[in-house]
Amino acid sequence: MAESEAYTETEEQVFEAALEVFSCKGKDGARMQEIADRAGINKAMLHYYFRSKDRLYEAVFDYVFTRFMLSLSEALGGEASFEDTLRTFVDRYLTFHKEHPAVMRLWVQENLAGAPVVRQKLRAYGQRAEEAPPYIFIRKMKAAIDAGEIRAVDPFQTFVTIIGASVFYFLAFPTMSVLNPALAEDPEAAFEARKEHLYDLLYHGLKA
Amino acid sequence: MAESEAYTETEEQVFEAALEVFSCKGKDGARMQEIADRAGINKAMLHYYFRSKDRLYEAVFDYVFTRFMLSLSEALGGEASFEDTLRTFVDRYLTFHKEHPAVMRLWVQENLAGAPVVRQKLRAYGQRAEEAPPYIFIRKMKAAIDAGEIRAVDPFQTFVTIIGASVFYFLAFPTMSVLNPALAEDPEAAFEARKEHLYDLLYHGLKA
DNA sequence: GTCTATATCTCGATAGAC
DNA sequence: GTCTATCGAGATATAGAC
Repeated sequence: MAESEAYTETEEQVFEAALEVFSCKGKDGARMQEIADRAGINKAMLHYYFRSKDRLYEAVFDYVFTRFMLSLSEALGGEASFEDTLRTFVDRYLTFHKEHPAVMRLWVQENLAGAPVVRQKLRAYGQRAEEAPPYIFIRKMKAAIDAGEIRAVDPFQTFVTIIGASVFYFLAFPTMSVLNPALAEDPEAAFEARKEHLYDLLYHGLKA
Repeated sequence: MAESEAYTETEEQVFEAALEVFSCKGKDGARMQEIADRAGINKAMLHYYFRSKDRLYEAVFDYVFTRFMLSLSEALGGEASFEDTLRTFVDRYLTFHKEHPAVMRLWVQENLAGAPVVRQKLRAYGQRAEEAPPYIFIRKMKAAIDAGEIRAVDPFQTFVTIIGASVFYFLAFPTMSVLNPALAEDPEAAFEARKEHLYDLLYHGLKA
């Protein structure tokens, strides 16, 4: 797994299957049999490749974590004004979760269990922390405050709010679509409305 | 269970124990033995009272759902200006989750599984929906928009944002406290800062 | 109602043939 | 590497004495 950068086709199939099952049912609720079935391989082979459920779970986390961080970094890459940075970030962040809903679910499962794996991975990020997306955002926002572009609002709190208001939309969908059936009737329109709302509220909430 | 409005002392002990275990480990991860131990009763008695794990889970949901709705209703009860309503709501909502962290976790577990129980309960609320907290908030916000007190921002989206930015703070705590160790060093101060930030951002984001 | 002992079953993991 | 068959741990649920 660690030797080559890329994954084999079978590994990818297993990861996608495992991600889906782990993220919906949790580590305890997930069944190795179901993962094997979805990946189209034998249950014994699953153990042959990954030894145990715990190791498979961690391998799935590695598989997901890198892609997620990379996607965030890209969304924060440019040298635009803070207004543009904010719009791009909200757009890209929401879009990522729309396209990869299992990633958010897996992360939530982790946090409900105290996030042992996430905490370990983040700490391992350690030295390169400065390049991690949260710090990039916070640094850019601080600069915008110093430049008088926006009000002096706490950048970390703002980061939490953006991530939270985004993630929550997908997490709460099953509940919210009962309160507001329009969400389920036209998810695409609802998604666009969500993006627009979030940017609008943040823009007016932060502007000087 | 359904006959009398109140619960016996033993039932309450079981519910509190079950809530803690279900909310942390999920329905599948939860162990009847652990719930029994925490409640200080025999495992066989747990089955004697509630027949099965599924029934216990649903009973816990009833136990929590009512209190939560009631607390929200109270937080939205007064006839104050929208500015005051907003401040009170943010304050009370965040405080509720700080004092009852398991409620949020249980609700999150539900949503990861597609929220079958929540959806059923909400639909059962049906006729009385007008009195349900989300609709109260939305109605008050609409009135404030019509009165020119605040900008014309979508009330449902705003509701989702407030709930999301609040719930997420507690949900993401294990992850966020690695990124910002201050959270864990002084949780009380961090909580107050969160409340202040959220109200401030919403106030400026909504004001006319 | 309460407890011990146990039936029954499910699942992770492995042995062993091919 | 791949499969079938199975072991053994541990869980829900219940039977039956008190």
